[in-house]
Amino acid sequence: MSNSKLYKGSLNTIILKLLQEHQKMYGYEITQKVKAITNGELNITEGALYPALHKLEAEGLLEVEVAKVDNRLRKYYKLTSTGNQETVNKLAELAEYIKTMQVLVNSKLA
Amino acid sequence: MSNSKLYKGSLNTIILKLLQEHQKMYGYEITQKVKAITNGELNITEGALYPALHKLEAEGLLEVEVAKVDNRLRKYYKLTSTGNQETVNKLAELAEYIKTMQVLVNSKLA
DNA sequence: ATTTTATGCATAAGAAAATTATGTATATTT
DNA sequence: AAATATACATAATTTTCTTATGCATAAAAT
Repeated sequence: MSNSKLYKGSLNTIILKLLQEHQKMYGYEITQKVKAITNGELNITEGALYPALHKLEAEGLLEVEVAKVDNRLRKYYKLTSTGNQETVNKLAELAEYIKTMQVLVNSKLA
Repeated sequence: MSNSKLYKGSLNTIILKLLQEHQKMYGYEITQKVKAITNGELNITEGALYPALHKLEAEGLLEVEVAKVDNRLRKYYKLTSTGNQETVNKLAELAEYIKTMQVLVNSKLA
């Protein structure tokens, strides 16, 4: 059950970044990809993921395309052009936040 | 009003780390210290800070000592031994989380 | 001299963003 | 036949903030 808690606010950035690299992905695929990349350390729960995807879509950052594979439903999401721009912003924000936290947490200068 | 939003979950770690380095601090001092270290980028709001301090105290991670300076109240907080251990844990967690996020966000390996 | 800003605490209401717990359905593996 | 994996979804709850107040004293500014 090694699930290092998600710092609230970072999920959207994760989703956007993955879509930036993979063009289109569906929800379940995102959970599996995150698990794989982080060696099982980070597990995106469905209760967090699906509402987040719906919200990003409602905001116009993602667009959806439904497909049926093996008689099962899949909803592929991809970035809109607005979503692409917002991804750049979010990544910059995260990078800055990480830098800030590292200063706070590493320095004896504090 | 340049307050890059706090990623939820990181405030406790910030508090604990500052107390690890300064032995004892009072609330207002913490807000000023964070502002100074981050060049004004991160502003801890009182509505977040005071409840967080109270909770950490209730959990036994901090202990409080009241003082009166210039006729004004100050509540100095310091780490308990439990709090000291928890600080180590929280810092390790944060470092790990930052590493994970960097992998997710930087890599083309994804 | 009075108003504003800084210092110092606190709490309540509301919002955001998770977790946890369900629910449905099909496909594959044991 | 039962359990696990795939694939979606939502509701209830919890955590953790922001925003808005409130009180009080000291220092600085108009």
